[in-house]
Amino acid sequence: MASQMTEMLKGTLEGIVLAILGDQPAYGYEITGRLREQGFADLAEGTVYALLIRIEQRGFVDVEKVPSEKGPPRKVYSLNAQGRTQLDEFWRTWSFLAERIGHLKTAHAEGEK
Amino acid sequence: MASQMTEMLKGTLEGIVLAILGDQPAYGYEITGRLREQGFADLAEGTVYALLIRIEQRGFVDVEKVPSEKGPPRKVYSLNAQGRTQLDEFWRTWSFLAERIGHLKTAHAEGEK
DNA sequence: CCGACTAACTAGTGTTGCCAGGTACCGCTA
DNA sequence: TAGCGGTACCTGGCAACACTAGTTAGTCGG
Repeated sequence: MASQMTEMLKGTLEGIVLAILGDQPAYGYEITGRLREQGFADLAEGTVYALLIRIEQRGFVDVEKVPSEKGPPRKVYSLNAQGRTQLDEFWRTWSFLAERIGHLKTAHAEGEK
Repeated sequence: MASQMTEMLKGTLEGIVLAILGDQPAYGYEITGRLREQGFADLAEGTVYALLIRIEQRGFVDVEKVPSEKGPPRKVYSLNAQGRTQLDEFWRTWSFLAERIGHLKTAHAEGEK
């Protein structure tokens, strides 16, 4: 059974990761772990890696290989100028959608009075 | 170039339509028109019809054919008990996601101070 | 008859997240 | 030294979903 969340993440997950990278650079394994801690428990590891490759190919991030004490070298991603533009666009789209859906929700609440 | 909105609607559009039907019954052409008025200007008509068929097959709505004064008969959809359950589930999932992303946004705003 | 509006439907396409693996590096322990 | 767990990254195939670009059909006015 496909969870609601799976479908809802389509389109938003990219923005979420861009927002994380906008705060500070990070690498894939780290991002997956953080998201899982923050409630996205079922997030598939492969999903994050695929997404990172995608946003790299679109030129939203810069990549640097950094050796790790334990394990293979990390690929640290950092948001560049184009990525920041994309992130702003994400916030605009998200705000619009959230506002629209917010209206529906209050209408829903009104109806329950 | 696929718009951000297109991808973001995946998963949420179903909830939006369920919410509309939760308020009062409606038919496809009407729903498409209303959504377009409310800012989803680029929403494809076919998308709504496909979605309605989907939620009908999943048993979330009841259908009634009602003759129209002008044009072919309308298929009026109304939310049933199972649909209301699904709608509640949507609100839960949405609330969680919106809250999580809200955190990222404030973190973003903090960083801009 | 023809265009415009209403109203519903469909086949094919692209994007996206998930599944279920695999590879590789390191340290610890039996 | 062989195995195991943790770290870290990647891949091929699949399913769901919205969009494209149409088609069909009913009603009305010019």
